[in-house]
Amino acid sequence: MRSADLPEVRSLHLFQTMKEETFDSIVKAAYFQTFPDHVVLIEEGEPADFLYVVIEGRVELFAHANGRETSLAMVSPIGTFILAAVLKDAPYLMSARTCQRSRILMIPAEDLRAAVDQDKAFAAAIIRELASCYRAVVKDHKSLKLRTGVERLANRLLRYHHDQGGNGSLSLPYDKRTLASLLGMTPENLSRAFNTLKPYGVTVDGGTVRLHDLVALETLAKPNSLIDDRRI
Amino acid sequence: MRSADLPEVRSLHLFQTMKEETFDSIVKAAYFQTFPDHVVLIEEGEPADFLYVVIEGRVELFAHANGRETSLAMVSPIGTFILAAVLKDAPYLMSARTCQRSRILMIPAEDLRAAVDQDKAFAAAIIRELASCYRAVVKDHKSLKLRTGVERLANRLLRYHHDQGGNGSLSLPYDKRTLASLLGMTPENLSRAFNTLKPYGVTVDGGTVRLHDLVALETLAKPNSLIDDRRI
DNA sequence: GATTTCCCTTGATTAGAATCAAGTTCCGCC
DNA sequence: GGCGGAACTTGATTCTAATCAAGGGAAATC
Repeated sequence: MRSADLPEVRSLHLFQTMKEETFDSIVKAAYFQTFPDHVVLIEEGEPADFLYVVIEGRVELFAHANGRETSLAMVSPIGTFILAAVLKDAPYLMSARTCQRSRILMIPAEDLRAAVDQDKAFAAAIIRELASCYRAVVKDHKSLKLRTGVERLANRLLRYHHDQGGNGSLSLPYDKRTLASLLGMTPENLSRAFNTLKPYGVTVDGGTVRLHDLVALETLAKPNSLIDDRRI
Repeated sequence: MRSADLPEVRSLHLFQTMKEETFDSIVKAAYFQTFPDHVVLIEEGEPADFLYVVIEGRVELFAHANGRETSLAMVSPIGTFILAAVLKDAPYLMSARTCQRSRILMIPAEDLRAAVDQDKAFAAAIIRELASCYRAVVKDHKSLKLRTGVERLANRLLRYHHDQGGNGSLSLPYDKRTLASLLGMTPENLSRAFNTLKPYGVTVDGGTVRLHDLVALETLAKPNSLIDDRRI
């Protein structure tokens, strides 16, 4: 690893509280690598050799079954993926590919597990991270089971709007086909869902979405902090 | 807590490896309680006051949104629930109710977190448990996004069949309305899904299901260890 | 500048699932 | 034995979403 990257990595929540010594042991073992766009980093079913940390760029987690494919999550800086597989020494449940040129930190699974064993503060940080990941999936799962496609989209728009400052406008962070897959619908249906939201003050221009009537949209969406609030 | 229950609790994976001292501290603080059938133990949104451990009986985890309700999981002995909320000191994302008369161990959140801080072995056990919970939800989520209702049912039947010895017959562990909700469908559609599976050798008599043509059923179900295998 | 390609949209159709409405069966209960 | 209720099933209908097919538009390529 380049020494210039050290402070950056150290400042991640996951690595902030650990002992210097443990951090060193991980750093010595880890690889920094830059991948171009659209590179498959891992495939579901493979043994968990590395924990991945996205430093720059963006990674899509996806999965296959019965001849279908779906996006499960997007990982932005600074985020980790497949932590659970690494900790359990179990096969990955998801595949991952870059969707931009990305700088990735790869920590060998063995070294990560050793570090968890040796460093209480690191174990605590891992627990927090894992618990957050768990709750994020539960929220996604609730959303999919309890809401229609239009409702999922409406709430997602409200979330992006809030995250981006809440000034009536937002830009979609991913292309629409990816957003559709994340929301559990086809691109065609995402298009139609946007049309359905027109009467609720939603206008779309490319990746820019304007919310002209927040009250109406919220009445439709019925946002629920136990699904939509990423912080809790 | 009754001292007669101690060895039982101690033998749970979660509590097996921890120090005697830590175990004592948790035991002193915890409550053992027996609840009748159909009692709501927690409601989503409430602060996480206790970690719950099901010792006897059965508990259903469920959630509400947009006027709908869905079952998210069933917890059988010996299983915990809402561990993540307790660790994060965050509101519960799910509600829980007994679906049988149940004996439950309740560990105050504060004491649990203190124990995690003080005992490395316990922290390690918590990490394993959390990682397993995470992967279980990811599997459910993949199943819902990638399979039709009939496929989900077919795979669920194969799972129960395997778990119960694989001798061509299985008994449904829950009533059909609950099973339907777990699988993400209405009771009516579960009924129809069973009918759809008839040509694949599936016959139903009350809670007893017979699989007369495993090959045909598996061809339809396309079971996938990364979704259906609970052990990995 | 014309063409290709990809992404997105729209329309028509089909498939999957929910809802509404009865019926049936099976239990517990009187 | 008869009654009431709950769980489940079936049928008809509606709704939601996927699929199939085609077209439009913007950016990249030649």
